[in-house]
Amino acid sequence: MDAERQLELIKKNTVEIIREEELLERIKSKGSLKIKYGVDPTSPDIHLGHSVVLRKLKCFQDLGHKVILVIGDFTARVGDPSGRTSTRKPLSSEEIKVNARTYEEQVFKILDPERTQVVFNSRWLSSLRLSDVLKLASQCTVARILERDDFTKRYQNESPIGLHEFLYPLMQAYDSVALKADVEIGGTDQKFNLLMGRQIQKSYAQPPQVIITMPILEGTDGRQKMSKSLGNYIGVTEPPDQMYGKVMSIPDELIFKYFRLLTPLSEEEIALREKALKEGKLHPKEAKKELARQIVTLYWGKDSAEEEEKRFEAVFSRREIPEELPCFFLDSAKIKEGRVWIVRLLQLTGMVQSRSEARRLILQGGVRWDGKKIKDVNLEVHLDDEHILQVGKRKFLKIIKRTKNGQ
RNA sequence: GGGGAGGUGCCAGAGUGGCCAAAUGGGGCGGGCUGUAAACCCGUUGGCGUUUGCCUACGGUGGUUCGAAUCCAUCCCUCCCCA
Repeated sequence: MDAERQLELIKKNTVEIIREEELLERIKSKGSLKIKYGVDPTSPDIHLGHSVVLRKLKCFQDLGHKVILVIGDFTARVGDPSGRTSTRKPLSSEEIKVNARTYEEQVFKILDPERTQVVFNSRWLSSLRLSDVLKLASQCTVARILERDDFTKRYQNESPIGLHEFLYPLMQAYDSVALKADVEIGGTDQKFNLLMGRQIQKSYAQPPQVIITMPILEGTDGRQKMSKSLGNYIGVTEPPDQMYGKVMSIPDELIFKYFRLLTPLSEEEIALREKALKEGKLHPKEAKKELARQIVTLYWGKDSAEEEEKRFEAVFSRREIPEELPCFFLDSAKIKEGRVWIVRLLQLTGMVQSRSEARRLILQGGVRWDGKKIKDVNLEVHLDDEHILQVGKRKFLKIIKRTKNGQ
């Protein structure tokens, strides 16, 4: 494909490309480029937020370029200070290994393994000597580092900043040097780090990498950046029912951002829906259902997506109890004369953390037994064969009595 | 090296001898409204006990006191200013 057409595809949905003409030039002169993407192995689950960048990488792969996935096993000792309000505690090398492996598995839900090289940055960073580090550190001024408002904020809040945290952007930049990256991609929150890579490559007499920033995806809360630690994420390996349900719970304002960044629909198709919604011809719920279907299809296939849609309609639109439920096998030793105290049952099944919580839930009308709301905290429920325990609107559990032989 | 300010529940932050399981806000959870959306409203948010009860908790340890998150001693940690 010619370079101009490639650029057009690459440019779609990006926030910024620095600099576009350099990218064009390099595609023309080199043909196949090395695209670097760094991940931090601190939280091992890839979610839709990461997928925004990963999908762009896939786009590069489809155009014949090569992706280098840098697992920041060494940089994780510091922890990216981007957006942080406190120093991150370092992970053990065991944890990092496990997380890194999970990453490798999960990214291939999106990326093409044939065109992906996975590297660990400890390979070159761990062997640097202090003199090398000094040389690297001398390429950047304190003023420049302090431009980052996450540092400024922390400083103003009088919260501690470790000196080593200043080195994070430099280490990431050095990765680009070690890999001779042509392009580095990341979220807009990574702009500082990405630019640093450019600058440092120049001081090591390399042609500076082109940097591409992608929009940050808000999580299901609609406010904050999708992240595991905030609990507002949708993981790419989550079961289809969870995935579908979570997509349905995003605020309306995000529907089209999600469509653009997470689905294969073309801009024309998306714009069509957006217009219909504005004119009141398309109900936002319907738009969202299509979105959920598209996303689930991507990770679990069309059949699962359709199945989940039916399930969703039944459970949430018609308030029916779903057909297939997770089961809990209750040991018959825990049952006295075929009865169990409801509070105890909630605790045994792990649906609540404590008995107090179970009591609270019942008093607030959040617990149902076989579809009937429980009002009495002291209730002892009958247990023969199967029953359905429900907490809140979404959590169901099938309770099955198990005899001693485990039947 | 010298001087000063602090460490409170998931987070932010009040409280400075009993009325403190600890104000208030955020977040979480449940309910209502709906489109399982957002916004909004109500409730709830340490554990155990079916009421009034007990246990654990305000950085660690020890002490004063009938009684301490609050006072004293000591240790640990953080921040700021000056050098």
